Amino acid sequence: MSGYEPKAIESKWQEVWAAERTWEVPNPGQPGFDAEKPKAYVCEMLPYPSGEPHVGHLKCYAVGDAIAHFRRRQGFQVMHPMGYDAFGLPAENNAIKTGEPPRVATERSIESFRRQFRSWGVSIDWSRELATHQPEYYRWTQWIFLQLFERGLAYRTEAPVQWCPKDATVLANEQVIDGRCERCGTEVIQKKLEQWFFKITDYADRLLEGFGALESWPEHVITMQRNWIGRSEGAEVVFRCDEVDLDFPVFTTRPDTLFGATFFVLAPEHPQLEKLVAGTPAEAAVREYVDRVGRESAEERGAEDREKTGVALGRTVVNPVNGEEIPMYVADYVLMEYGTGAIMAVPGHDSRDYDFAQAFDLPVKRVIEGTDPEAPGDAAGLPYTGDGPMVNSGRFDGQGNRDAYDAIVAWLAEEGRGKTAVNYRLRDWLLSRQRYWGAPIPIVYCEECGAVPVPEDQLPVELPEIEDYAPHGQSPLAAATDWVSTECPKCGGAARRETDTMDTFVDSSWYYIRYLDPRNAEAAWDRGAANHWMPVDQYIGGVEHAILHLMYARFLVKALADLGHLEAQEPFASLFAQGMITRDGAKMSKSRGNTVSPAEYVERYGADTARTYVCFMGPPERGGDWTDEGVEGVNRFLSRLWRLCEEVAERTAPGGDPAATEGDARTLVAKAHWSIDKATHDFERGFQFNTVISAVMELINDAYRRKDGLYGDPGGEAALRFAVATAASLIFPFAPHLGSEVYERMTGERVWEQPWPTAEEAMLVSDTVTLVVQVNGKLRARIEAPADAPQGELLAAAKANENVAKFLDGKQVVKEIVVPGKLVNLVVK
RNA sequence: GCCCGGGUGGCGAAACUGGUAAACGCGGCGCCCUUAAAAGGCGCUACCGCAUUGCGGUUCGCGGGUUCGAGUCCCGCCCCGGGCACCA
Repeated sequence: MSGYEPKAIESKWQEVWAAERTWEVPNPGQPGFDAEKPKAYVCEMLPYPSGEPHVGHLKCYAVGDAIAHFRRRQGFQVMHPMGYDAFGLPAENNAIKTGEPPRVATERSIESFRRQFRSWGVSIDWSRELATHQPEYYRWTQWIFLQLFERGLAYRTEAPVQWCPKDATVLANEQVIDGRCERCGTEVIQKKLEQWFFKITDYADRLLEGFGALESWPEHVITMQRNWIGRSEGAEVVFRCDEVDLDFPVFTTRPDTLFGATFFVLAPEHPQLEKLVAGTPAEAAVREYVDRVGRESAEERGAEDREKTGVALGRTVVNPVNGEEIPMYVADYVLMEYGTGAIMAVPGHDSRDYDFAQAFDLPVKRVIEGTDPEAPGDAAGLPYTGDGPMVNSGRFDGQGNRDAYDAIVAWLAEEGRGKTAVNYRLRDWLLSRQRYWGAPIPIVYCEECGAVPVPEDQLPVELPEIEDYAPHGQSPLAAATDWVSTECPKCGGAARRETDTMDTFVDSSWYYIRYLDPRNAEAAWDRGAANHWMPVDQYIGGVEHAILHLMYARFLVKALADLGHLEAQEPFASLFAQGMITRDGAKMSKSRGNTVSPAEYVERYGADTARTYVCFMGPPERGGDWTDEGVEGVNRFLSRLWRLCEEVAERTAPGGDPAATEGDARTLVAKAHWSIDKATHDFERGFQFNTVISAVMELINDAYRRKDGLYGDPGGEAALRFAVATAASLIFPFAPHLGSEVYERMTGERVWEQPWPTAEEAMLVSDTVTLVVQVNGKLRARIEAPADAPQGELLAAAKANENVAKFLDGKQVVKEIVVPGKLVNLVVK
């Protein structure tokens, strides 16, 4: 008998799958397509190829592949492709440092990823492999851009943007974390630049409504997106400044507090500020304040517990509800990006306005009765943010503030001084990057015609080869002068190309559609293929993409559906967010030196061990700490399965009937059915892989304990073969190579061609059950009883138990509870 | 501050709709195999007490409640992780 040698087994089966193209799946209309089978599209978030795959990739694909295998054997036609998110900053920064073209480094990484993924035995349809940096791919990224451009969903405008001085590029709002660049951690500064945007804000409500159509997304991911979109309902109310003849609309969620407005604040970036103070005594102070704020970073400005600062403008506006003139201020606690960049300040019922009023000695007026004992307030209990009856509010006095809310908005609307309004925190998606390694934006600038889209038949606009990748405040592409100068597609005159490239999130927002028709040179995808396979039934990836990637993809699918290119309204019906694997309790990083190289473990223990381990370490949606002892434990289990297989293959003959067994053999067969039942349930109940695997471990343990008594008996041997084959069948989604090998040895069949096993109901019930006997809820004894014994009999048996009797002695039984098959509880006094 | 997760042995964890807390794995201890070691096989392993098998007590972050019975349901708190945050 030889030991478990994963290398030999794994390469054997990988060769079979490659030679037979086992995991390839045809599109509707292609040969081999089975219209009878339901489809299941299983997709992992495509990896960014940098260096080598890390454990996060291993876990993602171990989980995804288990699901793919499970669905296949449940009778689905499974689409399971993969590709590479190949554009992006790391390769470009490497190019700046070493001079090596990003394409070269990227393709080297892709090669390494491909090799390792193959060595993991993941059941990928490799015929559909793609990489986003290939012109055949980004041609269609550009096409999508043009589609959006034509419908006004892509536009260019000058806007204050977040600029990372180190990477010398703008960042999307979503890429700024705590005022710092998500990528390199440098403090972000504000700049005003002409930039390209996608109008994702047009889809804010659709993105919120779409949650209802999703099948299974983690609640917290939906919440994160909902918060990010940040929809709030309220009213727009116009405050007028007669002195300069200007209207100042504000957005408020509390129109019921309008009577309490005692001052008015503009953001430092407000466009009318100049007009308000030009030539007034306040001009110098205001200008100085605005300059100072402008020099501060987003982080400084947003700091917690920041003192309220501002400057009076020496102007007033009229409160439309009561005609009061209230003073105007400029202050940095008002943000230009949200609402209208101006607010009515109600210090009595808003803590920020209250702080400002305290700092500037402004009046605080109560308009709603009530106190909030929880909240810190002054002697009068202000600021108060709760509900209550209205006071000091003219004809609304006495009404509940919630009722007054609607009445005030209706009244203002009649007067033409306000209306209901909705505001979003979500900003449009800034997609241009002043970088080289991305898909060029297919636009040409002509003196005569302005921004002209590159005609479809001239796509792709290919990236030129350049020498210097370093950014100099503009895209490195600007230096490729031959490439930049072109002719206008409209008038034929001299024109220059857009030198910005697209955010790589654009590339990764639609790849899962391209997988469905990856070699199509005529279109981004075939409608029939897309409509058949979309949406992705199960998407798998890390939570770190909960907002950015997942929201962009949702937006793009909705936009493409509106443009008539897709039927699907959502890209991902179900989402599985895997937890992060740590080492020594800390996030893995090269600088910390605690990284785990999957290749090393695959080399030492085999892919089956590595894959099974990441699925066994805990519930996959939670994180877990990687330990070598844990890996060895799983390897020990797989070896045990292997050795048992060897022994059973040698000592038993195939062909017995496991159903016709009795005694110990039958107990083992029953255990196998129990494992099938447990594994299937836990698989379906949110992919509880750790307990699926533990069920197989229990089966193997049971087989080991019984095997020596079963050899030599035909029923016993049939039971052993059945148990080992069942274990192989159930472990196959996690350890596909060993599962295939063991299953073949036991049955002569290929496990992936077999349907997922089903447990026989009859084998799940036993004739006798262990009954728990409690006295006053405390466990006093366990008794064996026939499963079908009547309640009276169970009670009698319970009372007859010696230990139970001890606790009943001298007491009176006041209540008897019998849960058949479970317990007896006797309540005594 | 607001919104999500989560707190169970020495460790990772398990416990279906309230019904034997700790399955499975790691680690530890013991035994078998072996000249020996490794590998492997078999057992024990929540804590405390008395003790001979055994028996009793305590235990799911803390404090209350509902119930014959609560890790599970309800109320109030504490701690850890994540997201958002001067968003009007």
